[in-house]
Amino acid sequence: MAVTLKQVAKRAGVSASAVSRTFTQGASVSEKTRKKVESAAAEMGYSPNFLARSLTTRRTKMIGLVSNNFHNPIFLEVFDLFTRGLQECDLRPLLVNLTDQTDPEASVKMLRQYSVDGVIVASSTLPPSFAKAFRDSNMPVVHAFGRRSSNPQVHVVGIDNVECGRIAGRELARRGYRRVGFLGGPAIATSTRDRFDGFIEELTNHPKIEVSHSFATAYSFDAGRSEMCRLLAQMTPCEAYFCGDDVLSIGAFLAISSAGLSVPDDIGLIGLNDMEMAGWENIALTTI
Amino acid sequence: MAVTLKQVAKRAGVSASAVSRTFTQGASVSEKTRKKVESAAAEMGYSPNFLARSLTTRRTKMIGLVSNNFHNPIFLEVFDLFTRGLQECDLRPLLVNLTDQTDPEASVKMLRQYSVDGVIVASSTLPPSFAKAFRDSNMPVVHAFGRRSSNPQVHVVGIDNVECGRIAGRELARRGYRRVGFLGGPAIATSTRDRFDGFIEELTNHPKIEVSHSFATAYSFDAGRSEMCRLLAQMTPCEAYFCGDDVLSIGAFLAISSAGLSVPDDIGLIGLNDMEMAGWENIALTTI
DNA sequence: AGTCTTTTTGCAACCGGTTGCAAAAACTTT
DNA sequence: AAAGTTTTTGCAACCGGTTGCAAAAAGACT
Repeated sequence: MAVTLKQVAKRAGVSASAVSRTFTQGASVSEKTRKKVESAAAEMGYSPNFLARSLTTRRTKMIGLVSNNFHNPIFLEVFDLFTRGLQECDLRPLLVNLTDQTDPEASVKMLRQYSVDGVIVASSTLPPSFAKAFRDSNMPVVHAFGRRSSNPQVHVVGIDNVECGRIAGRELARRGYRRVGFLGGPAIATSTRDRFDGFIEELTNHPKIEVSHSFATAYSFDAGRSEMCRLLAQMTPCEAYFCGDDVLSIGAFLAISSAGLSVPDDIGLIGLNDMEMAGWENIALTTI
Repeated sequence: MAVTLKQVAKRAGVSASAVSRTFTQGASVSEKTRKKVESAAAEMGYSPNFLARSLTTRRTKMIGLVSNNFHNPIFLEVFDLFTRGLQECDLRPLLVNLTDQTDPEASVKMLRQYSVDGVIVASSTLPPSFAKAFRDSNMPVVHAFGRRSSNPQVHVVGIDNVECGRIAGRELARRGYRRVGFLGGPAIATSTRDRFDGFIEELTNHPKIEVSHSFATAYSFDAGRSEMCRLLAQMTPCEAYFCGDDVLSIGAFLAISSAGLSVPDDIGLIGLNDMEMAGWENIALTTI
């Protein structure tokens, strides 16, 4: 159906190699034949088939983008940024939606069958072993939002969650709160654990401050909202909370304001991620 | 690097065709050789290369998923649903982020080069001609959230925007509002136009009702919020608004409540899309 | 004009599979 | 056991490109 290299070659009166070469960076073609080929190609609307090409070059320019975070709105920003970044490098994201399928095996196999050049695992709730499975199958991997692990083979990019916890702890202490809480994401997520650890670590320097903690069931507005509702219904809610991320903190914010209380006058909140929404004037959360 | 069909063939002591056939649905292979091949393949960890296969079968099982809506949170739900739906059909989404690049040409070319089996254009702000460009290049296309057009070649799936507008108009009239407004998305978006048209059409049946309209700059929380702020600052805000979609209505909701007013006591709001967030108890918007 | 370099070109093999076709093997019949 | 049928098999060509290599063409230098 589509125009092939051979047809162009015939039309331009040159060999197939000549056509191939005009479409390959830095190949040796004279100006004269290049012109011939280019005009023939233009007339016929030819452009090389990437998949056929990939067979010999062993580069597909496709990157597997694997994620299980299709309910955390921050990830729309993440997908936007990632896909744009990839496109700028002339790479194409092949999206894989994990949907609570925690076994990497199927995804690994599939992405191998499509010969992707690399994989981005974008998730803070998957263990390092998940990303490692791709590496074990010889694909370059970046684990975005993952935890730095002892395994040197997987690149991890993300924030220093432990340090974030420390910063939050320090800031709440500085502002003079005496009873603070950690409102984390799912307790299994490495990001939650690390932020929690940093938070606790910092606050041991301030023995007078009373610290409690609880975990939301997911990183989502609604989980943050309902967890905060639960906390507010308790006898002694804290004076301020460090929320595991901005989505939770916005959920918590809504819970607090619809309980007739004010942030930050009645209850302090500190979020994390600096998502777009946190910056709006009528929310204006403190965020890291 | 990866194991190839030939290596498996040699190991199993059969021809390449035999191996190929055991991995092709409904091909003729005896039980005996199938077993031999399967065990050899398992030992070597072989699985067929989809791209090489696609060269002859002319099916890549990849679907271009093209969108420019990376700021409207409803689209995270959309991406979730779409990718899952595709995966259930054993198809892979190749994601294309348009980023205010309104010319289809580059995307068409790129997706042709990757030989996708089809394209989904997921956007209500792109014109029918955009989707048509793919069709003109011989790819099956579905335009999700697009406007039904006279062009029969492009499948359009989505809601009946005009009817939505009518419903909203009817409902506001039924509730007895006398001054109502349309708070739409970007004025160029077909979805906005259609909803607006339906809304106006319905309200001409109620000549006593005063109707005004304005458009937000985008389908986003913030656009809804700031547009509503602007409206509230005017001398005579309406008694109720039909918002172009839930994202706008939630933005508007925030603007109204942080102005110290209440929904629906002071100002009525009606949204559209039934997004997850609209259902939370402390928002509880009326939505279509 | 003749020799030596450098550049451009086409041939042919290959990337990893699929598939039409005819021969081989396995069953059925008589 | 021979003949007829059906199933299974391997050969070889092909999908749409790339690339090493040696030959051809072009340019540089005496």
